[in-house]
Amino acid sequence: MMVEKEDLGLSLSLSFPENRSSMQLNRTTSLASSSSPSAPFNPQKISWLDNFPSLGTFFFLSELGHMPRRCEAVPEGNRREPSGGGRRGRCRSFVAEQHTLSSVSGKRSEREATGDETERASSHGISDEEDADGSRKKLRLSKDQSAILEESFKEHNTLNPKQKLALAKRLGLRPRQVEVWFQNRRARTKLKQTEVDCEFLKRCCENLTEENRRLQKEVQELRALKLSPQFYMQMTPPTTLTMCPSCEHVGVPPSSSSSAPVDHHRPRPHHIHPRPIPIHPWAPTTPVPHRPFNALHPRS
DNA sequence: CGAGGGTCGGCGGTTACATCA
DNA sequence: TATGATGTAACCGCCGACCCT
Repeated sequence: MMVEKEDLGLSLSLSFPENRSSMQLNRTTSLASSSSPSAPFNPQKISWLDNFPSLGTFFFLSELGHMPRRCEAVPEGNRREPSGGGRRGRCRSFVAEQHTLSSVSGKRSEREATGDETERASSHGISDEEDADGSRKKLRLSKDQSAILEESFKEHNTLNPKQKLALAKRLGLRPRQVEVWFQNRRARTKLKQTEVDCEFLKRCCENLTEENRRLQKEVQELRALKLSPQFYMQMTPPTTLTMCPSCEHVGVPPSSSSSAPVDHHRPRPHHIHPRPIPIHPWAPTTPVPHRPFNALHPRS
């Protein structure tokens, strides 16, 4: 009686185009809109994290000196005891009693006032399933109920009180049940997205590692060639580099056959390139200052 | 106008139960 | 039939936003 994952809209796809600038994750829902209003994540601040909302939250919190709650260090004195779970609303544990009596929120008052008495009989004959000892059978939503909830979730992954009441009435559920279902559904979506993000970053890391390995090998080969003058004096350089005579910017032309100068100063039209100076990277007379690999690629 | 308290909704984390292999 | 794995309904505690006094 369980709804298929595809029906739940949890089938997040992951694609890895060669062109990284176009990498996009096909997200079922916009997590940015579902994130807590208390998390002031500014997507423009870390633009490349647009594709990773969950990671973006992580990095943003880290940047602010906050850690996500998952990583939060809880002081020993404040650490929550492993308390009883699902039925605590009905059989409150000692710890819950200790910590919640001082602040009876509206949420809790709603649960206690309407959750047990007035709403109990409204759906699926829950009261009929009460055991003699007070424990309650767990409700499983019907296929139709799940489908309607899914449809509603696709439209908006949060509900205002009016929508919640209407949906609960339509489904024959308690408003609290609809609210819980949406909370759990958002959590599932976020978890799924986090898994996708992690998988994506893992593959990115693998690709970069492979590329780094390839480049290191290329550097070794080039250095070996440089140590063999009988070779490089006869060889044509694979690429013709050009250097701007005024700023000494070195660039690679769009295509090796094109003789057009590299226009790396396009934003500054006043800058004139009278004549590009070709640079033969292996020519011994060209005084190319040696720079370590890390200096050329500071991020590697 | 700012401080303090109450309410509300969302989230992270957890538990318990139903279902399946 | 027993059992471990998995999915999920339901819960608690916390936090930030909002409102009122």
